[in-house]
Amino acid sequence: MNIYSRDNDLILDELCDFDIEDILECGQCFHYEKIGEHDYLVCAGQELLHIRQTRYGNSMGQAVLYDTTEEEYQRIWHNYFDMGTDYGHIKETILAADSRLGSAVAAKPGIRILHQDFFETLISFIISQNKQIPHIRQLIETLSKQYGTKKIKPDGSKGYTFPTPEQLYMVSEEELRKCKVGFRAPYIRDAVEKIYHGELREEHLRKMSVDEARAALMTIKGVGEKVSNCVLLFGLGRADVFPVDVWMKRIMETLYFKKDTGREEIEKFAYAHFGEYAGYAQQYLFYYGRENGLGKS
DNA sequence: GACCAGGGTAACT
DNA sequence: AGTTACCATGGT
Repeated sequence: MNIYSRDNDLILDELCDFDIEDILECGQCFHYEKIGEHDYLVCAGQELLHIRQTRYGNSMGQAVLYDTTEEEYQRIWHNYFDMGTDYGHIKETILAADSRLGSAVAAKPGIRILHQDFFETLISFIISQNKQIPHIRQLIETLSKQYGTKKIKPDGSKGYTFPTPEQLYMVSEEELRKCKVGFRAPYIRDAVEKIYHGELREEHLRKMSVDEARAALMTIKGVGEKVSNCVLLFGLGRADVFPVDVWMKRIMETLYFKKDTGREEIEKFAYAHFGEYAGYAQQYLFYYGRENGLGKS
């Protein structure tokens, strides 16, 4: 990859394993907006990014990060887009472990696991329970518009950042219910209070083992195995975690087990085969399975 | 109107 | 340890 500035924009050229559409729409992220054929507005924590990716030939082409300095890229987006990770090596490894991933990886070779903001990820996946992705996105947008911070970029694109713990702490359970989060309102309150009062700290969670961190997250009301696994994978950089939801269960049953299979057995299989790259394998499989309606009669 | 959605809890056996 | 009703809300 080549990085260089042009006017106020930053260009990432000769991209490898990078497709902004697949990255954003593969189900890991809920806070973005498609604003053009090749353009996306990404809200990540307290940052906003207008990014445009254009392909040439059969390569992944280049991305323009509008109104972005190289310093900002190195400080924020390099980590956010997981640019320090060698996806070629990951693909090789998980494909060698099990070739049935072949079509999933081939279908969406440009997926990356984002390093998303911890707090936003936690609240987002609490909201995700028993909801469809478009509706999750709608609720995240509502909360951001109501309680987040409005940001306007030099090129005129605007968006609302997800509220910080301090901003959400001021919001009562009743107000949350007015945002249509339903029975999740007390769950969100409990999460916000534990974060706000320092009962759970991101730095601590990052230092713990995965099992310790999961147990800590599950002390929050409304946070169980699946939500905490998503927070670990998408918000705490634990790439070896393999969240199993209703989709992954169906997908794994279709591709691997050919029969009704419990979550524990599915996880055991994933950790044995994909090891430290289980989270990546999960995301290729999830997106592939969902796009193809795998396991749905 | 029944059923399901990137689930979790509480109250049962 | 394993089932089951229920939780708000929106879509099919």
